[in-house]
Amino acid sequence: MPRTRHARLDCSPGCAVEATLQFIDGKWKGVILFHLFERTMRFSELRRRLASVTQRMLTAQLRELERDGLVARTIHPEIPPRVEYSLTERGRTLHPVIMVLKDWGDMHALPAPAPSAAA
Amino acid sequence: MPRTRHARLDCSPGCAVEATLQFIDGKWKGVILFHLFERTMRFSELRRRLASVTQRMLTAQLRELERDGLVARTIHPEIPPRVEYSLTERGRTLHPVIMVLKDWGDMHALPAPAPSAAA
DNA sequence: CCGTATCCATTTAGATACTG
DNA sequence: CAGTATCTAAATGGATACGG
Repeated sequence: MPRTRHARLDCSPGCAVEATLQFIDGKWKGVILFHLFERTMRFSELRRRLASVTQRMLTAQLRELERDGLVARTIHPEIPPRVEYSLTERGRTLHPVIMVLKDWGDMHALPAPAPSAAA
Repeated sequence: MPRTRHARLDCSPGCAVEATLQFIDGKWKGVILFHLFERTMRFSELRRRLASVTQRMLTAQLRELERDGLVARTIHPEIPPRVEYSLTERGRTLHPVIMVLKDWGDMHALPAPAPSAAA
C-alpha cells in the first residue's frame, strides 16, 4: 500500500475499505500473500514466483507485511543463510479477501479466456 | 491504482489478484465505489463524503473509474451544471469485492471499536 | 543466500488559481 | 457546480553495488 503509511483517514463508512487496501496494496503484496497461502516459502522461491520483482522491492514489501503483522519471517542460522516467510494468524484472515480479488480478476480483469468453442 | 496504469504483469497464478487491485487501488477509488453502491451521486456529494479529497484528485479518480468502465458519468445540461456518477454493470460486479474489503477492515484493520463495557 | 545502501527516474498527490 | 491548469512536494520503484 503505497501512499502514506496507514494514514488515518477521516473514518466515515467506507473507510474500512481503504483501511484494508492499505495492507494489501503495494505492487507486490497481493501476489506475495497469494503465494504464501499455498505454503511457506523462502526468499528465493518468492523471487522466482514473482519473476520481475527486484530484490530491493521484494525485501521492502516483505518488511511491510511483517511490520503489519501479516507475515512472519524465520531465519535459519545456517550457511548459506535460509530465511522463510509464512503467514501469521492475522495474515491468514486475509484469505477470503485475496480469493475474492483473484476471482474477480479471473472473471473481469483479464482479457478474456478466449474459449475455443462456447462463449 | 497508482503505479503504472494496468501494466500487463507476467501472468502467473496470483496475477489476477494484482489485476483486480489495479482497478480499485488509488487512494480513493475504493471509497468512491463504496459510496456509489449506496446510490448515484453527484460530484459535490461525493466530495462531501470523502471530505479530505481535493477536487483535482476526485476528478482524476472518477476519470479512471470511468475509463475502466466501472463508473458512468451523466451530464445534465442545466444551469448550474449537474453531473452524476453511477456504477455500470461492470462496476456493480465489484460489490462482493468491496464488501469483503470493508468487512476485513472493520474486523482487523481499524483500531478497535473501544466498547464502553464489554470487550 | 539474503539481504542493505545509494542514486535516480517516474509517478502521485496536495495547494492554489482560474473557467464555462 | 464542476471542473481544468500549473506548480511543487513527496513517495514509489528500478538499477546497481556492496556486506554478513
